[in-house]
Amino acid sequence: MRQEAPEQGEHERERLVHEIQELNGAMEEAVMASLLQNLLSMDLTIQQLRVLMVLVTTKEGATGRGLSDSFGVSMASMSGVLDRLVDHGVAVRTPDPRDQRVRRVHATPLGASVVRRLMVARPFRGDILMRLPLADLRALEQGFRAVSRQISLLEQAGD
Amino acid sequence: MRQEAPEQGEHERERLVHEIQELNGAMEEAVMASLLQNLLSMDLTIQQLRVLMVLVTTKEGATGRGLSDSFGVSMASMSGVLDRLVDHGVAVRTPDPRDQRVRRVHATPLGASVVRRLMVARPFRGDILMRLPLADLRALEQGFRAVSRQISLLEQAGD
DNA sequence: GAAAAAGGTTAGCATCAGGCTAAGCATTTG
DNA sequence: CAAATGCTTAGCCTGATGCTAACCTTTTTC
Repeated sequence: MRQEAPEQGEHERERLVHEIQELNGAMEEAVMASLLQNLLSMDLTIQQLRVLMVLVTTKEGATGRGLSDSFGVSMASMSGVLDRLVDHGVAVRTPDPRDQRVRRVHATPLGASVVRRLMVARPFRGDILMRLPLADLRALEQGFRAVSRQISLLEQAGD
Repeated sequence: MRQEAPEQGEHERERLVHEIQELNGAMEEAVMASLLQNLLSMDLTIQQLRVLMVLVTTKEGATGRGLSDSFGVSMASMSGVLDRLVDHGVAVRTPDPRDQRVRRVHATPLGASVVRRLMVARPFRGDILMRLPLADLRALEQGFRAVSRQISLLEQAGD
């Protein structure tokens, strides 16, 4: 596995990608169980979850207008959905200082944690990582850095 | 936790775990966008999705009785949910050869892919991996193997 | 072999989420 | 000041889910 012709390298690349995805797939069952668990304990509808996800990622606070536009529903409908999110304690409405007609909608800490839990269905949890041999941790870090770097490259190129 | 000799190693371990989780977290935005996208295009209710996930993970085919028990609803209600899943083309009912009262319910390939897409909201996609330098791929593989190994160890111990 | 139990579906009913339009109230904008 | 904008409420409809009761078919039990 040292010095090899470029074709050789391509071969190894494909093999490695394949194996990484195999491993990733093998972890899926655990991931799925976790996701199911989270869905089971979550008392939100799909629509509420969608809106909540937008709230979580909108730092400045979303507006009813913006939400109803981006979901393609009337403001009246969105108002109802937001009512229910607020009732559930996962969102709050606050006044907009610059335009008093507008009410900014934010996810509460509870709302953020609900959404986060859905994605923490991944196996790279601290308790697992802490048990790994140092060498493996270093390797994992290198791999993550590379993936992360590649993603930002793609995003810059893509948009 | 803090000891003299291994302290150096423990320090690096904590730093590495921290950084890996930072990287993992930094990927979250992309992951979230993908998950939202999948939720948007998915035409299932939460309940249907929950049941479908169980179907996907139940290789031998689930029974109406079993499902209604584990979800805590009446068989009549579960029957309706299954009707809708079948209508959506994500599940099928087949006869049980050993007990003709029973109808085994399976996820269709479409159903399996719907569920899988929800979890493929992870950044380790082939197209991204294929762009990585070989050295990083090797490192990633080593890290994945280690995590995978650790998970099965924990599972054995846990059960 | 007949009675009881079990798996499943259907019918009928209730509730709730979410969609709409219309109307109404503030607040900006023109 | 009039028009436009943001939002909520009221009234209405549909679809998903939940229930019980009734019924059919197949196993089990006695």
